[in-house]
This record gives sequence, structure tokens and C-alpha cells, in this order.
Amino acid sequence: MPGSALLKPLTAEQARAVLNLHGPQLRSSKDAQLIRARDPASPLLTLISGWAFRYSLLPNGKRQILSLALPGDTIGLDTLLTGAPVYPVQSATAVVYCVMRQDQACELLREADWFREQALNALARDRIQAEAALTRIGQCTAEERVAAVLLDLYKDLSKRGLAASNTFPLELTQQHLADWLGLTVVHLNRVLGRFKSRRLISMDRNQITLLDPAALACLSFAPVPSEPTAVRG
Amino acid sequence: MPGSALLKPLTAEQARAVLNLHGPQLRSSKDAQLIRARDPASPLLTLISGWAFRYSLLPNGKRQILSLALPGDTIGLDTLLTGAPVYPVQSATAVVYCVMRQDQACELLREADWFREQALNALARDRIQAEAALTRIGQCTAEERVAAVLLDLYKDLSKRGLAASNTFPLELTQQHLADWLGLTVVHLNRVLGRFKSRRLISMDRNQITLLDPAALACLSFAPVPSEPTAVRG
DNA sequence: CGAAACTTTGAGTCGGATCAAAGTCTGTGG
DNA sequence: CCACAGACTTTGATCCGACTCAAAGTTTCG
Repeated sequence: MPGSALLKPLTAEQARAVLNLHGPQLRSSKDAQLIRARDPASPLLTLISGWAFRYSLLPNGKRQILSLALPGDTIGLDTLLTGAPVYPVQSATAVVYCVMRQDQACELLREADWFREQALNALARDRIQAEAALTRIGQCTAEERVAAVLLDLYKDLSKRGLAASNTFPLELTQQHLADWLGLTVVHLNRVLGRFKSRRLISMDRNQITLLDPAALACLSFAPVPSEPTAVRG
Repeated sequence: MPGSALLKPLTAEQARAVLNLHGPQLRSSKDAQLIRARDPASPLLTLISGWAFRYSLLPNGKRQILSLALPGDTIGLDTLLTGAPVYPVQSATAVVYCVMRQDQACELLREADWFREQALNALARDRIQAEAALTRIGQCTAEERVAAVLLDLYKDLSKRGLAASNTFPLELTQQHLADWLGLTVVHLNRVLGRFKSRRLISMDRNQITLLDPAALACLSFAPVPSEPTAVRG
């Protein structure tokens, strides 16, 4: 689900090189503005711990969360390449992160093949995420969206060793989730309540446990490509 | 709005090089499957004339149109870079296009700096489009979505010299538009009807005329980044 | 301990979906 | 050139998922 994991498939040596180019580790508290909209020369940002998210605000005050960043994710590649619309990034928890100045990132992009390749991959992954989200929001009911997102989050956090035995920490408020899924908090809350009473999930603190992943998966029928021939139901 | 215009910012010479690498021009009739889901080694495809679209199908038969391709656009860059999910592409009109074999594209990507750079830019643009669509569908009402898309289409077609004096050809059925906007045909049709009776647009054949672009713009308040500080309405 | 933020629940409303059927356009073959 | 079939658009009636408004719990944290 979340943003681009720039650092994963690098050699240890390359990862070190990237981290060296980053500035020192920075800390921010919860709900801090890590990158503001229209920030000129906004830097490349790599999350070390904590959760953050990128979002867009509409003039009417509504917010759409565009992507999550989990520990290890890098934010701002798109900006680097296009300059165009810089979406603001906010922390959802206290975070530790480091940044690479835009000019440095650009240089690396110009000079280091492996970095460029990583950037391309990360960017493409991002777009795939965005399009999955588009399909979810455009075509799925609230229950389907919630089920899909819970499963995705679990899968993603597992991969990073941040979840186990069907349980994971959800470091987002329901407001965040709602803005991510294109629902209202109230309705999201009711859907979660329904899932709880149907014994599909349980929630304790911010820990989510998937009691019946199979049933959730069935509910969510992932927005995968699917049949090439069919026309419509 | 639409997909990646790979060929625009190239020198004439480079454009020729790309076109040379493409196979000969191909033609397809309306509603043809240009690329099928899970196509192995699906090629890079450049539209010369006509309209096409990329979409995803859900198991329940619902369809989400992910992006449009207008004349000049290139489809399949993401696939090239990730291999992962190949979304099917269909023509909405009779089309003329040419294709570049995946291995050739990969080679060019490896060897030609300018091509790689173009690919990066195109990819980033695509993601921006996807995220704009996400915000539209997630946070806007039906009227807002329709207004936004009509304006965007006009702007985009104008840039390509395919529209003028607030009029442009809409080579999509209402079903296409609905699947793009995450609405039902019936509801989309009512919104269009409302716009017509309010003298915001007129439709003749498949020609759309924006009678009052300012009012439409006001309705659509583009999903631009916007204020860095505000929290919510 | 108290204030603020977040979650939960209730009641009522509405935008958009669904179902159904009547027009209209398009293209095709006779 | 007309007639007809199939696809697309338009309209009506009805329904329901999700939103709104409102208020009561609950957590969090200073």
C-alpha cells in the first residue's frame, strides 16, 4: 500500500552511500508538517521510524490521503523528477527520518545508474499503488475498501517485520483511514464496528488483529487486473 | 488528464529515432483489445490517432478506467519497469498506433540517457494524473467530478491542437466516462443533463462545448495542493 | 484531574445506485 | 435507400449506502 521503498533492494554498500548523502537523522513529533505544499526544492525524505502520509487538501477543507509512508519508505521522488505539484507530507506518529537535499538527489540521479534505476522502480510502484487506490475508491463499497486496506497494511507491515500472527499496529486515527478511503469517520467507524461484531477483526488500543483473513479477502476481492475478455456484469 | 506523452519534448531527431524503433503503424477498430491483462512482455505502445484507455476489472464486473490515452500518448512504461500488473488497454475509437517490442524498449532504457529521462518524466506525470483522479473520486461530488474532467479534457485536447473555441470531440461513451469517474451511467447522464439545462455545456453529436468554463471551473475547484496550514472544514 | 482529541452511537437525510422502460442513434444488409 | 438490430442515451420511480448533525463515551496527555 504505502510509498516507495527506495532502500530495500540495494546492496549494503549502496544503502550506506544513500544514507551518507542524507543529512543526519531528524525527529519530529506527531502531526508535524514534514513537507509543506508548494515547498520549493523540497527534499527527498526517508522514513526511519514512525508513520507519515502524503495528502491533498481541497478548497472546501476535504482531505484525500494519497499514500502512506512506513519505516523504510522514501517520499518525494515524483517531486524530484517533475517539480510540479508538491503535496504536503505529515507525520501520523512521532517519526525519525533523514533528508537528502534536492540538488544532491538530482546529482545522484544523473550520475548513479543504480540510483536512477531504483528511483524508476519506486516511482512505478507508487503509481501502481495509486491506481489500486483509484480502483478501490471508484468501484468498491465501504466494506470492501476497509477489508482491502486492512489486509494490505498487514501484508506490508509483515514484510517489514512490523507485524506478526495476524496482528499489527495501526498508527492512524480513524480520521486518517477515512480520508484515505474516501469515507467519513462516522461511516468508517460503523464498518469497523460491523467487522468486530462479525468477528472478522478485533481492535485493542491501536493493535488490529485479523481474526478471519480469508473472509476479509473474500470481501475485498483485490482490484487485480483479471479477465481480459469479460465486458461487464 | 491522459497518459504519458513520451514523444512531446524530444528533438525531432530523437522522435524519429523512437519512431524508427517502433514497428510499422498498426490499425485497430473501435473497442479492440490493444493490450490484454497479464500479457507477457507487453510492448510499449504509442497512439498516433484515436482514443484508448487503460482499465482494471473487478471480479464483480465493475470497471475502473485508470487513464486515457490521446493521440501522442505512450502506454506501458510502468509495465516496462516493473513487470508487475499489466492492465488491459482498449481502443475507444478506431486507432492508429505503433508498438515497440519490450526488449527494444528495455535496451533503449538502458542505453539512451534521453530516453530514460523521458520515461521518468512520463511516469511521474502519470502518477500525478492518478493522484488527481484519486482526489477527485475520493472527495468530490458527481458534479464536481464531471466539471473537472470536462475542463481537463478540453485543456489537454487544446494543447494538442484537437480542440478550439471551447469545443472538443468527446470520443467516449457515457459508460466510459462513468467508469472513469466512478459513477453510474444513469447518474452521469443526469449530471450532464443538469449542466445542459443550466447552460454550462452543450452537446452535439460527440462534440462538447463549454458554454461557461468559468462556472465549471468554480464548480470543480481543481484538486490542487493548496494551503499548507488548514486542517479541515 | 481536566481538557482536548478521538471513538462510538443514534436519528434523519440525501446523493447516487438500481431497476425498468422508452427514445435515439448507428451501422448493416437487403 | 430503407428497415431493422444492437448499442447508447434519456427519463421515471424507488431504494439504500453513506453522509450529516448531534451528543455521549472514552482515551490521551499535560
